[in-house]
Amino acid sequence: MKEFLRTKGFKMTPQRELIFRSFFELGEHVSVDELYDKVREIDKSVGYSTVWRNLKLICKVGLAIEVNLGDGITRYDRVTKIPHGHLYCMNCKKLEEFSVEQIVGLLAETAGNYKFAPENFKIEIQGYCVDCKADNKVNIDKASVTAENVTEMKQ
Amino acid sequence: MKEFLRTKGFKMTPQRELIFRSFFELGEHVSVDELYDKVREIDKSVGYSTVWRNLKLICKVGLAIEVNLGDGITRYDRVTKIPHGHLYCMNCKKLEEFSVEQIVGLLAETAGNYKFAPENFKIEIQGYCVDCKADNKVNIDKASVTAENVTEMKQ
DNA sequence: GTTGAAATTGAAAACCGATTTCATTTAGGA
DNA sequence: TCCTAAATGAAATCGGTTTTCAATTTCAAC
Ligand SMILES: [Mn+2]
Ligand SMILES: [Mn+2]
Ligand SMILES: [Zn+2]
Ligand SMILES: [Zn+2]
Repeated sequence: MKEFLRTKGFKMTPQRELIFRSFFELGEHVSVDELYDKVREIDKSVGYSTVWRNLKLICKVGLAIEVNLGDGITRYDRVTKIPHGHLYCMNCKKLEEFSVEQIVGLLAETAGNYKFAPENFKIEIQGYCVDCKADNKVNIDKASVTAENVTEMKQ
Repeated sequence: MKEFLRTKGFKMTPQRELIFRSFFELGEHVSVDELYDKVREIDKSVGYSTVWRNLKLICKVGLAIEVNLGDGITRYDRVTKIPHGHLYCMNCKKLEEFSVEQIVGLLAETAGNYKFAPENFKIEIQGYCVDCKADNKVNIDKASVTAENVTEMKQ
């Protein structure tokens, strides 16, 4: 790892090593705060900005990507060999992964049609998980929209 | 429209009418600031928070959904009869839409497998558009990641 | 081993879009 | 017309992200 970073012009430090290791132990969808807490369990002297900067570095060297789910918190997801999508429960915020090999194929094709150079694909299903659905805690009182409403509105 | 809102318990006001109309004139991927400016062209007395609140209302009644592309700015996208995905250029921030009927089918199926109640699907391709690719302005010096790096890191 | 330039760190401040507060005004049913 | 709930505008606040800056540390070159 040290070698790997040095070839990119980055130096290795005790903090960095701890942060990198902790990140991969946490594994999925890690927020700055979560990683900060994890790191602090071992070394209380590590600063928040150092954790933040190293999370950015992990992305820069291609080991993770940022994930934004609209709850205002940026999470960092390790890069997996096989791409995956996310099932995001809008009630309990739980996140599940599912495989998207077939879909990515279609998307790559689409990108080609638009002469677009894809860097990565984001595939998310937002909704409510089994538990939340069952608990009936979800109050979906969204107005029933009709084509007329929209048309009317548009003029 | 007034009728439509009243049945939901909302009142109609001059500001609201102007904001709603302006939103649908702008059409796609509207940010609060953009809408605020557009509204202000016609009525300088309308406040920012009123624009913001009405954008939220437009979502609540199901006429738009929030879109977060990771650039820190929330955009509001009108709801379309046929679902669409987004091609997002990480360089010039341009946004193009493409149809995703087939993909949504697969996603609905996936949701079913997880007993998940989907509310909406987010399908994005992040990368670089033709122009930015051609201009060679894009400096992709992302480290070439190998499986070994990751494995090594993980232990 | 010593040295020095460049990278890294930690604390604090700055940033900035999103959201809330609150006093005042307004809509619309009774 | 009257009354109450909803809506508004300005300003303050919130909270996650990013930058600043002085001090420290790494590591390649001697
Ligand atoms: Mn994931
Ligand atoms: Mn769109
Ligand atoms: Zn849930
Ligand atoms: Zn572009």
